[in-house]
Amino acid sequence: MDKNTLFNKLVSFTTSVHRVTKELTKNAKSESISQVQYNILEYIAVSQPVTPSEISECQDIAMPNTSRELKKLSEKNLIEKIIDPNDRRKQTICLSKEGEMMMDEAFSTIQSRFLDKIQNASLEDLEEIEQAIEILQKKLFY
Amino acid sequence: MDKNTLFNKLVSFTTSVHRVTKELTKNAKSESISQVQYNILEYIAVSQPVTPSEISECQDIAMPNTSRELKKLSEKNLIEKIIDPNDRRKQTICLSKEGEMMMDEAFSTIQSRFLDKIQNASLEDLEEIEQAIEILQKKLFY
DNA sequence: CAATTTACTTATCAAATGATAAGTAAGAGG
DNA sequence: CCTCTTACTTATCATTTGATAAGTAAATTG
Repeated sequence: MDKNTLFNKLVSFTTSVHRVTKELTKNAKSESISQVQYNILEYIAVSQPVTPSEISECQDIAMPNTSRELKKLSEKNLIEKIIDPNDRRKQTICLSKEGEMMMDEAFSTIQSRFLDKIQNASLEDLEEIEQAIEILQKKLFY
Repeated sequence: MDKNTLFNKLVSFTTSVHRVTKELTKNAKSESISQVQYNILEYIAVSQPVTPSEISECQDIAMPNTSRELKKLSEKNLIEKIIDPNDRRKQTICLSKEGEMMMDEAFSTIQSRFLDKIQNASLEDLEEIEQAIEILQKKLFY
């Protein structure tokens, strides 16, 4: 088992992960937002509260573009901007009620597709899957 | 360990996979092609020979757009179109010598970053990683 | 407190991508 | 043959995304 073989397996694996993720998430997002806007909302959902700079860095979107998309999301009432009272240059971004609802809906669609996918897995399978995920997360995808 | 918890772990895991993949592949592609063009070339590289219809379906790009991008790739001498002699409506798409070279270069960049990432892993770690990949590929990302 | 830096905004522009309508040419089926 | 279907192309247009220059307002620093 040399490292080159492992690399090839990794390529095939990540391809599969991307394909399945795409299957699970296909059309899960509301049609009223773009892909990038969805990515931003998803990031806010799991990391809130966040600042525009953090979004910019983690999502790899230049600040002016981040600012533009946040403005659009704000106009759609999906997020709330709160100015940091300690440093009035900074902002704290959170999902609005409406934004939470939209993301909850998307997540539950994805989750039910996932449950479908593993409906025939045995308890041992699920244990194995969980362990495998933890190993990879710790040793490879950190 | 209920399925909902497993779902949350999966979400966090796929996020990590996407992030690390992005790290490994960042700037690996030549600047002379777009992201979509790179995806198409990558697909051709691992699946050749393929038809435009297969590319369209697997990459989820509408036929007219697939046709446009293939034309651009052809004009850049990265792929070759061969008309199927049995059915002259069909085409067989392959990488050209130049296309092969470009993809080899991209892959070796990615591979060397991967080797960097696992340079400190022990032999047991690598074994574990390999097994975990196989389990997930078989039981979850099929 | 003047100069600089930080955090974010506004305005533009170009390129990439996606969607749709219409067209060509070859094969398939009656 | 004549029609229908398949595989792909061309043309066009709207939207999204990415890049860059310039601007504002608040904090920091010497």
